[in-house]
Amino acid sequence: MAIKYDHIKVETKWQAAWLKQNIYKATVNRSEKNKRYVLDMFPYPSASSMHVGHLEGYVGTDILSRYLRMKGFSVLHPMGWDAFGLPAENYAIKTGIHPDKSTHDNIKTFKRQLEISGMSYDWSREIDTSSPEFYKWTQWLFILMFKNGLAYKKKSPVNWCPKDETVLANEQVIEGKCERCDTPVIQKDLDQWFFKITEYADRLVSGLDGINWPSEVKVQQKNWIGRKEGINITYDIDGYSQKITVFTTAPVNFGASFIVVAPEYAEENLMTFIPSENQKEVSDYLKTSLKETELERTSASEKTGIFTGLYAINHVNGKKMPVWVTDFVLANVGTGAVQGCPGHDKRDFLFAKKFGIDIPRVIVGEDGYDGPIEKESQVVEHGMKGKFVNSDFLNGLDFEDGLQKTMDYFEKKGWGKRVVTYHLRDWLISRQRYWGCPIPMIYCKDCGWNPVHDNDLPVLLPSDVDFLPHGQSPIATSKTFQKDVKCPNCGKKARREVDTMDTYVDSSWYFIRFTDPNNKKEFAGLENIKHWLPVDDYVGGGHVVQHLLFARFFWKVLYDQGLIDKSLGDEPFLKLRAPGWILGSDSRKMSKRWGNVVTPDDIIPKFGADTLRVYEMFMGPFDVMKPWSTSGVEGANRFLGRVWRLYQEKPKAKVSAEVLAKLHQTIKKVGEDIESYKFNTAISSLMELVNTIQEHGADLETLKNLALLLAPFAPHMMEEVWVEYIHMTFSIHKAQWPSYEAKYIVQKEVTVIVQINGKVRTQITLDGRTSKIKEKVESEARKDAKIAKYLDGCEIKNIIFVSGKLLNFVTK
RNA sequence: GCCGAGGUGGUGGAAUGGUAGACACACGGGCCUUAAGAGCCCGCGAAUGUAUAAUUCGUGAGGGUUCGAGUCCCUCCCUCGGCACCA
Repeated sequence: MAIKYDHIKVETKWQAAWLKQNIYKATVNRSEKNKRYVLDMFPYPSASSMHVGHLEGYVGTDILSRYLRMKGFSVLHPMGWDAFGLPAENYAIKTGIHPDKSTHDNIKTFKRQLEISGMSYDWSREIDTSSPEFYKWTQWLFILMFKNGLAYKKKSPVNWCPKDETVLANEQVIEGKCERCDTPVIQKDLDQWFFKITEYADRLVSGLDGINWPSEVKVQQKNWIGRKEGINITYDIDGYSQKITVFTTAPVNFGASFIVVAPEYAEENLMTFIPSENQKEVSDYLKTSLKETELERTSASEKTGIFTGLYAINHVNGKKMPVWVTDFVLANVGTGAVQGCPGHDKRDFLFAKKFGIDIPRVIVGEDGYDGPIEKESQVVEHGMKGKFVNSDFLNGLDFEDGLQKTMDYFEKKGWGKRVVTYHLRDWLISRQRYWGCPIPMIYCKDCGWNPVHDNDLPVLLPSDVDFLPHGQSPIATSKTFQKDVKCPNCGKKARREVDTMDTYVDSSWYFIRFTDPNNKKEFAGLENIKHWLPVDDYVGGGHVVQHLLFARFFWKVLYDQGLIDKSLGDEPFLKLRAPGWILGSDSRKMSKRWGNVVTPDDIIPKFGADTLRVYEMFMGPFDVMKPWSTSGVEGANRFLGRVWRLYQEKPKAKVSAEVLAKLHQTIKKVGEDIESYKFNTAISSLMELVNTIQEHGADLETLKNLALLLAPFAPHMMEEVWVEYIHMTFSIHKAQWPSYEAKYIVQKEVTVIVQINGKVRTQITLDGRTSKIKEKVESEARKDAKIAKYLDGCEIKNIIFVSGKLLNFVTK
């Protein structure tokens, strides 16, 4: 008599048993070389609970981890909390509830949701970035940066979000707006801490070549770093001793007819000697343009600018080039000054045309037209094909060759110097916010900034603060924080830094801490690092530039410091996969606003975690966007119901060759598919196997193997079947993954398709051996009435044979 | 504008250059049941055709390579994602 599957009872029973017996504990086995570190990007425990979209990646890595353990790998699969962050603090401002409390309430919810989903994390390694045990080492790493000249404090224009009242890293400004609250960012001159990530720019580019990451992520990182080779050219200013230096990647110098500089450049370098008749106009222009936000400046459709009254002398022809100020030149790109080559740059063309500046032609494009350049479409830009004209010693050279020759010539003459520039800026890590890791630095009037001594770490986050933002860190309002602070150098009264660190600092090294989470003496022990790292499989979405770039930077610093064994290489994440978003059933992004959010708590009580897991993986390819479907969940549930019923009947004594072949094909396919994150096709092949077994019946051995194959996907039901129905010892998740045998896969009977001129006309069934012999297959095919009819009266030109698969008659 | 990923039934999707649409969902029909539910069986790209047999068309559009193209090459269109007055 079949017993109905009670998913609530079964799932809670086994979850408790797994936890009690600690079966997912990652154990270091130093003799074993076959370790795998399978990591999810740890979540920020937000107030709105986890939904099925977040779970997608976690289910994928869980299946992979379970599979690898069964394959005999020693697997590290941990989970933790990116617990510091702005939302908890904003919530505190609104409600008065301390971020520590709300964050830890949220963590409880997240953890419960992961547990009821049947995740096989090693919870003994749980990490919380807001705990002093963790952030002590975040501070220690900051000091390491400082001691190695990689952390510095500097007054400079920085991105300021007026709503969150804090500075932001460049990486946190999206289209001129704050990544969190969409408020347009303004520039402020502030004294802030930076990490010198630019020092690693080249290695952050080159390291990408050797790692297995989605190409779009690599491309985006490369674009963000924005490495550009060009030349800095220094010009004399007519009538003055001062000079002006421009950066260009395409020195089309015979075609240069003006210079444009950023407002910031003009303010800093030119204002003092601009002719008096131009002074007022220029300073008016600077006033308006410097006040604008980056967003306002970049979204202006018309080019604006003002002539400074100054001229630079073009080295190659002695011509006077007017110097203009314009807000389309960005102060932090290159030198903040650009030479205008309007014939060969569309933006320069629009500017020259508007202000009536010369537009000389020095390149002829592929169309051969060499007349005056009057329309934007006639501009031949760098990157297009073309040859130099009107350029003295460059005439006749190809575009690119001519540029190189120009640069050689300029360097020889001492007029310019080749340089490499980057879009990447140093990482601004100061935040004028409370809920983050305090920066462990002390300022002394005499000794300047000094790090807190190691044995005084951690610098604890004070709790007596006023959360309301006042344009400085809330920590400044603490009465205790500055009490008895002395200079670590001279011992005189001093004061602590009151800013906290960007939370991306925490997530830049948490994956290292997982290898040795309870170490009280080191951020992580060398041996543990060496055993587990680098991360073999890293799964998570978003953070394509920020987190992944910062974490790579940290790793490289630690690698250079010898804190990471050289044998591990200088990239931390060998393989990266990003799960696709799950959309609501209305095909919109899951959001409270649309009321289309589905959480594990909506699905698990009704269908069980196994159904949720199988459905999420079956929906479609792991890395593409896909909409949620409630009827799809029911389908997954039906499938597991069919599986369950297979174990309610007495197994057959013998298994048919057909089922055996299917089983071994499935063993092969499921293993390969899991390794390559093709969970959807792994499940469909398991469905095929179940359909075959349902039709033909199976013996106990086959049913055992089916349970093993399904165990990573539906861990609870398969444990129940394993222990209670086929009476194997606990736990199936410690059992060995089945191996397939080629001899069973070879089928006795093979279907060969017969084509005439590439069109399938019939198929013939032959035994395995005959199907591999061309002559035999051909004679069999000719016997077929239909084929004979087609071939009647035709001249056969050729016969194509694919062994065991296909025969194609090519006729005239 | 540049870069990247895509475009296959009513839907999600599957296909080392070799039977396009596996596996599911939805839908239609049937069995079982007092009934409902669950379960089981059958059908399901389009067209012609006799519910059969068979044939033709069909993977965004158009060309090409090949005995054979969803898959490779060229041109174009569309969708999504990222970047963008970057010199």
